Amino acid sequence: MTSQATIDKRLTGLDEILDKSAQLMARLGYHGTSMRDLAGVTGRSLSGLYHYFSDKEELLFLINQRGFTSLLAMANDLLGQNMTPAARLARLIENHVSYFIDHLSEMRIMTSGGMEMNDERSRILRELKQEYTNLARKIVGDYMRTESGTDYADNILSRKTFLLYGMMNWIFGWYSAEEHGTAQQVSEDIFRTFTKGCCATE
Amino acid sequence: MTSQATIDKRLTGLDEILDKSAQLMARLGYHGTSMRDLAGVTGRSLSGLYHYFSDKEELLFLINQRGFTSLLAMANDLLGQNMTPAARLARLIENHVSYFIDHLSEMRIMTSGGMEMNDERSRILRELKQEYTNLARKIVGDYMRTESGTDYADNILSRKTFLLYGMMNWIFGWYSAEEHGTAQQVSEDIFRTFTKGCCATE
DNA sequence: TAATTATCCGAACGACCGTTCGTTAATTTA
DNA sequence: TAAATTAACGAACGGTCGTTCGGATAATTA
Repeated sequence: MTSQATIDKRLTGLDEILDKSAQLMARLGYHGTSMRDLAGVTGRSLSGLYHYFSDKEELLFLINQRGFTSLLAMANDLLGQNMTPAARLARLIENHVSYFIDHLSEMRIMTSGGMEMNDERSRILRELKQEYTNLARKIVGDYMRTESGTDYADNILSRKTFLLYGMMNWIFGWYSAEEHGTAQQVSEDIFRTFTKGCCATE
Repeated sequence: MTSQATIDKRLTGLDEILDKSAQLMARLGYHGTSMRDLAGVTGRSLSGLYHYFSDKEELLFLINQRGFTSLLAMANDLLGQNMTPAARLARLIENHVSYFIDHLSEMRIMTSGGMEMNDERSRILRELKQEYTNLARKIVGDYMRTESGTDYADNILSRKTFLLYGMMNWIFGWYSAEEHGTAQQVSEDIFRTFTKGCCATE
């Protein structure tokens, strides 16, 4: 059972369009990709695309919404399961990295962020990102409290969580499967580095 | 004595143009920023801009070249100085983070990468980045060998270096001075996290 | 089968794009 | 001061942009 609900039921060819559009936009950038380019890669006519979204900006919004909703659902599942804080952190990293590597193009768009949008759309995305960030900070905080026996200030936890996300989100700039291993190997390396430092061999 | 030489001597109003252009491009993206926008923020006429560069793409190139040349010069200085591997790593991080925070807009453009360019231009940038990456991997490698007494494979060192750069380069997404402290504080946090793990209190 | 709805299209719209041109001030050089 | 170079400009260019419109076809429903 996946999320299945974006905002309404139009999903026939939308997913295919979002995938192919994300691939092109990840290379050329949002403004660098024209509606005519998108018509080309999706095998549709220029005007035909407007059946699936009302304007180009909504396409960008939908790509972001779909991705963050998936990430959020995975993180939420994690909080419901019974496991140690360390195991939960490891799983958070593994989920994020695996999703990242499986959806490099979308993630590149999602992490490029800062694109201006319709107020309503950017509000929705901001809330999704905020919620995901809050869950992550909670998981990181639980781990650090358990591990060290002390409480950390909010801004410290916030900074640490950003450092972790930096390691994970920078993947799009360098990752290649044959050179850097599987998602599992990368995830383990990030977990080990974040929790024990770069020289830890476990 | 800084670098001072980019590729030739035209520097009169160029630096000002590069600064202001980078600020706008960091918000709107390269393709999202028009030459007319740039004429506006630089207080010049549209056609007058072409006195400083031959086309829009060269502007992007110059912003990148200037930034990477500065970063590279700092890293090169570091290798010439006599210090422990740990201290050198700490200084590499401090230099990078300080430069990042002082030039958030340029760094945002530089790290957004992947923009297609003229072959010659992209070759020059690729080599600059490569050289900087090599220096960083060397510094990280020296630290890890000294600290652990063992040698690490190249792909391991490469991955670790990318994780470090992830922590540093993700700054543009979250950093605010009043909430996350000075460049020094952020640098120390990154150094400590990378070398000892997130719970290290020094 | 008839009516309705979803899907798709070619052609065109005005706006904006990066770039070029011819020219003129301002500054530097001889 | 005269000549030469640098810095700046308005106007216009062909082209591409996102979007719209009226109509066609395919799929679903009654």
